[in-house]
Amino acid sequence: MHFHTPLQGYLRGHIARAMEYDFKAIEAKWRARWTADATYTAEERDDKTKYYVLDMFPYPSGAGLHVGHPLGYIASDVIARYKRQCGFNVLHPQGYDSFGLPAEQYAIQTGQHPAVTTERNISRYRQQLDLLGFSYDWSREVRTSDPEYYRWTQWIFGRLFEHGYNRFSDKAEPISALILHFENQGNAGQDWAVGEDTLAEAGHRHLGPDFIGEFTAEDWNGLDAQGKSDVLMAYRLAYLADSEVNWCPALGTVLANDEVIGGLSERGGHPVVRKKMRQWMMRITAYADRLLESLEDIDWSDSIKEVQRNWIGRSTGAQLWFSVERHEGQTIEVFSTRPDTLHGASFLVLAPEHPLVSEITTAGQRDAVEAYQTETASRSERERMAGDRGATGCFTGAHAKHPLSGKPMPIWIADYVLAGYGTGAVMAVPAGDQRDWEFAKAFGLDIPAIFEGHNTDEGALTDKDAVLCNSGDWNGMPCHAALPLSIDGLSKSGLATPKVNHRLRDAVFSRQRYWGEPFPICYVDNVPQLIEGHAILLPEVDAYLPTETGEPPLARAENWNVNHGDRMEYNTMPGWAGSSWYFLRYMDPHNPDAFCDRAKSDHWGQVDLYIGGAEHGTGHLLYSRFWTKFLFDLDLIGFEEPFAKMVNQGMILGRSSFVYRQEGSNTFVSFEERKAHRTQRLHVDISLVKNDMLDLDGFRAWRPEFADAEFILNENGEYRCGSEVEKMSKSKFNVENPDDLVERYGADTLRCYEMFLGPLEQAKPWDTQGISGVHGFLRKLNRLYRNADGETLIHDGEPSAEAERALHKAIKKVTEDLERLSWNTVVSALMIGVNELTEAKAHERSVLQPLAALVAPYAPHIAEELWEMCGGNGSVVDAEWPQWNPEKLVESEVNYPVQFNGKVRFQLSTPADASPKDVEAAVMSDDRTAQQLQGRTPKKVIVVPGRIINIVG
RNA sequence: GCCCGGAUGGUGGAAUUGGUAGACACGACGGACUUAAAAUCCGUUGGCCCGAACGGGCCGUGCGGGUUCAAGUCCCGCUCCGGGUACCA
Repeated sequence: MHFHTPLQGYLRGHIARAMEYDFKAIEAKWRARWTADATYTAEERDDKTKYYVLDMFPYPSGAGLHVGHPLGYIASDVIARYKRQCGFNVLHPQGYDSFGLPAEQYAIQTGQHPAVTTERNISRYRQQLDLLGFSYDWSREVRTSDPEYYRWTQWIFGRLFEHGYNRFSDKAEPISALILHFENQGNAGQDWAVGEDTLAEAGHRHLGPDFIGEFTAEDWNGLDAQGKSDVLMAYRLAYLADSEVNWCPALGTVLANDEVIGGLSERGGHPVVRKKMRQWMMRITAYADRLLESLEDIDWSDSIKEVQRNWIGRSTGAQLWFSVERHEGQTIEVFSTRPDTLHGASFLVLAPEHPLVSEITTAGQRDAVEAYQTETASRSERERMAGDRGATGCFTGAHAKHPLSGKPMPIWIADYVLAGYGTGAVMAVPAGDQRDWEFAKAFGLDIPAIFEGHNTDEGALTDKDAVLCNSGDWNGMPCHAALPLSIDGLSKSGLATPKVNHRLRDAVFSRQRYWGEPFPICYVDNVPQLIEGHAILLPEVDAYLPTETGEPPLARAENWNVNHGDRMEYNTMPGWAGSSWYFLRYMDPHNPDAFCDRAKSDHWGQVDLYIGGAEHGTGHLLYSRFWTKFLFDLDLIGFEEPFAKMVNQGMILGRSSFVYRQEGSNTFVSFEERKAHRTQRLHVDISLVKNDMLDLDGFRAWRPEFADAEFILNENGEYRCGSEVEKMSKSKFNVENPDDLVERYGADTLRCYEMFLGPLEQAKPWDTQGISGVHGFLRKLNRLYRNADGETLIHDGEPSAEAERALHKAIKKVTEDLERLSWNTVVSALMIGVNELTEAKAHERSVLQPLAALVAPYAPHIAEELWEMCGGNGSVVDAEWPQWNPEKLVESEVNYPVQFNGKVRFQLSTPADASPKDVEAAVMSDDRTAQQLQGRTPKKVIVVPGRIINIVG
């Protein structure tokens, strides 16, 4: 074929390029083949070691995927493919966390059933995911909103409802065992995790006002169904309790703390009040210590482990009692991590909500106290925390007696003491605690000195090496030594008891929403009954809003009373219910008889590698650990940590572009000229900008208000935009969508490029400028196998030593880097390999066939094509991972950099087999050494074999 | 405030156990091809200095010290940036 005209020349270039690396045809071909052959179906098998790689499953939002989403998926897919080629039996599933708020809000606005929009979003996600060539076994897909899935979420809830936590055996046990115990001995002689408040309330209601936490077998047997149910709620792992929530009457729902801003709802700006509501709760606190301890056994990042440790917030210390003067028998219970500083305690501070406050407040202080309480109640917990931190508080007029000195201690209330932590009361030691010190200063309270050499006017001393004084028996001791003695001594004299406290609180498990799992609960005579044996399907409702009377949306359902009790539970479960166990369902996704067959979970075991964002540190990752431990306790699975190793990918940031509008005009100034004018910076859609230069016509067409825009251009006659790296977001017009890039460069290029951007864990800017380099690499790879006309170059000759060395060097580097999960450096190792092989004109099958296997995890489509061209057996997906041969790597000479006093002066080439002695002799006899030394005698000659020579002196 | 990260060319980043800092890319600049442009290919590209050139020198991994034959890497003291987060008793 001959081309003569310019147009024909252009066409020739175009066609040649298309033939050269026709990624569209290649990718379409292999996508179809993989689907037809069910290439990625995983089965249990005993001849191979299993490897379970998992992504955090996505919530299918209406916006579709942007380039940030696939980052983690590509990384896990690379490992899944690598492990498969290494001979592992890989489980690599994907699914959807498909219950959630956005679909519900959309439903409220449009009336469309959330199931419909969810289904639509899922198919969009699936389309986008399929384009990227992931090796997911889609036959195992799970969706949390599928009744076949959520019936097992409901079933696990049922098990949590039916179990409590026995501290003697340190595991969950059936509540029926506890009932048996109650029938025989009441609640004495057992140590099950208990909600003290819930128990006290139930006791007072059913056993009389004198109830102090203990009941006999007789008491128990005398209780009616309601009474028994109420008492058991204090022990169940899933239980009903009154808990304080942010309630928004206008929206008819509970809001999370971060949905409340300044006492108003984030959406709509309606007033929010703090209100006690009956809610389903999860007794995760029973597992606090186990959740803390087994962090040691898992390979997660230090930062995320630290987040979990802080969240659990274990602190050890003692519980102390202070008797209240003029209130016979009334004591205030206090938790302190520093009972060694007891001698320095000069006043008590209670949370404003502390139940004793109204009782002990004196008549003279009552008005002031109540005013302070009202003020506190009107502020959300978040505001209390975010306040200006100036000390506020109010004296109750009452005094407590110091347990050692007997001195009176004024009792104050202040909002820096939280009702929900510890006992809601603290003993203030102003000399040893900065907040107490500030409080004492602000209100002129006593600051007893208890540390040697401490000036109490300058602030608190929190150093544990400080030496105590004015502290009786502990005088002269450093605090760290006095602390255990104080706990021991105070306990022996009955003034205190050792105590471990956790910051972790039980989790609220109810939502007043529609699009979530219904509870398998109905009420009979107000007693909750578990419904077993089948799914409780989400009923149809006429609107996705609360009822007129403020009941959750499910109360609108007609004829839904499937169990013929008085009524169903109208709350639904929170988003984290389904995501707490989904990794188990993948192992046995279609089982109609169990959440997951024990043999299957034994076979696949823990997730070996879990990849996802770090933003779930205290939510999903804590709850799924909790549920896994619970299921382990019930012997339903054989491991108690779900995710053996986890990597958290960093956020991908967008590169935004800006135009500069002259104030009050429709004239836009190029970046270089912007300072000469008064300008306003505006985001401009990045699709209108190429290499920072604005497409002027495109800009005018972008929005009507810019149709008659004028431009002040730079000296090249172009309009240069400004840029900034920030979070990827629709409103910043900097969203990059993977579909466009797949269209332009192909999935293999996108996969390689996302990995090439930098270390996976790191937040990094998305900048497509570099993508052409990666695309060029794949073209170059392709050119090793065939010429510009698409004809094969592969032959069966003997490869040169350089070619073999390049190949084996690449195999070694790629293998080692994949083993240490260094995804980005693998790409550059492959580039180097391809560059060197191109240089060496290597077209031998014995080089190119392993090369195809080597690139397959990153660029599976082109790898399949090239593997096929080489005549490889079957799919490259199962191509054995190439091994490097150290002999092929050996160079005949070693080049030593020669340093003089640490500065490199020249290179010395020596035979590879030279001993350090030979090398030293060679370097010392070198002319250049003599020249550097200028007659001096070196003090020392250091030869690091294979690395470097340093001559000192 | 506390906790966890991080800081390396114009840019993204590499340097795995202390052993040639800047791999691999992008961008930029110069050149080839082309009527031209695009594409492609080749070359240069941390800064400063000496030299006509071959070549050579000095400085350089946020800042200030230190350890070492040798420090981006280890130690001490800071600065700045990112993320998380508790008035947690």
